Amino acid sequence: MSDSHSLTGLQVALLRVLWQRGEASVAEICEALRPDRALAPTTVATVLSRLEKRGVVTHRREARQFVYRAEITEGDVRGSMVQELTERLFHGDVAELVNHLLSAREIGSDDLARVKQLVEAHEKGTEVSRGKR
Amino acid sequence: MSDSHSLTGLQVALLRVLWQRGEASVAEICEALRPDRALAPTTVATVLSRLEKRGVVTHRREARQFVYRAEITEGDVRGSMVQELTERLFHGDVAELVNHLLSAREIGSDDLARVKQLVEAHEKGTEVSRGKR
DNA sequence: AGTGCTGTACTACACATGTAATACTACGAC
DNA sequence: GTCGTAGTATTACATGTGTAGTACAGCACT
Repeated sequence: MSDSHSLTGLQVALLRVLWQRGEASVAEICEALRPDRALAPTTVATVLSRLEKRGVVTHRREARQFVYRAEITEGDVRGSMVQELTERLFHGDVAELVNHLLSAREIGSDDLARVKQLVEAHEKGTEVSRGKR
Repeated sequence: MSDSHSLTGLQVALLRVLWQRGEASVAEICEALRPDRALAPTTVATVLSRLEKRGVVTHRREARQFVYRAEITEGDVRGSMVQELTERLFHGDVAELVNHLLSAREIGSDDLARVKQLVEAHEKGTEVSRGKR
């Protein structure tokens, strides 16, 4: 379930590999991460065991090696971590967060256009699904 | 400056009090936090010293007690933490984050309306807001 | 001046994390 | 059957955090 999963950068990095591939061995994860961070296989294995202890991932044995799989979806993590951040820094006010995003220097006008479309799309979706208006 | 300041929940909670009041003593912070979390004054003091060691806050002495002040703004923290999250969980794609916010069940149609207005406002002011900073 | 109170400084400790070395085990090759 | 090797299990350690007890210093009052 999507219990408040608070994950660190490294932990999310590992999970991203699992989300992308569905399953992966320690070596594969190591490989996939190499460009960014060169970690010893034992390091990756350690982090994975800890995550498994918390129920975030599971593994099955395949021949000699372990093949890991995420037990939570990217959506779960996004949900709980974004909510966490929204509460902590924006008093739980989602619109204020959006406002910040728009004001921040890092948003381009192309992003702005995409956001606009998204809003419009969701506007219709909400009305339809709610029958409101 | 807004170097990547990564702060925990407790740390942000303390900072929020400082942001609200401009300055505050340990006792005042303790007080302000009491409804949510009942922390010993020494606990608050410890966290503050650690933050001071990192340059996040400073203090001046007033009579017997220390009066603390934040050295970084709420905007700084929002900036670095939101960016961090965006990179980690949304591949740095701001629009995708907005999309997530709109899709998440917790956004109401009133929030949606506010967001729409924000987008429109920013659409007009893109050029202007860029000359900033 | 003595003493108590108030508030800071120092110390403590358990837990999570990033990172990895080393120890162990079992399969595959010979 | 022996042995190397690949891969997991165990152990290690520095750092940051949440939390607070205890030690210490100085002002206020008698």
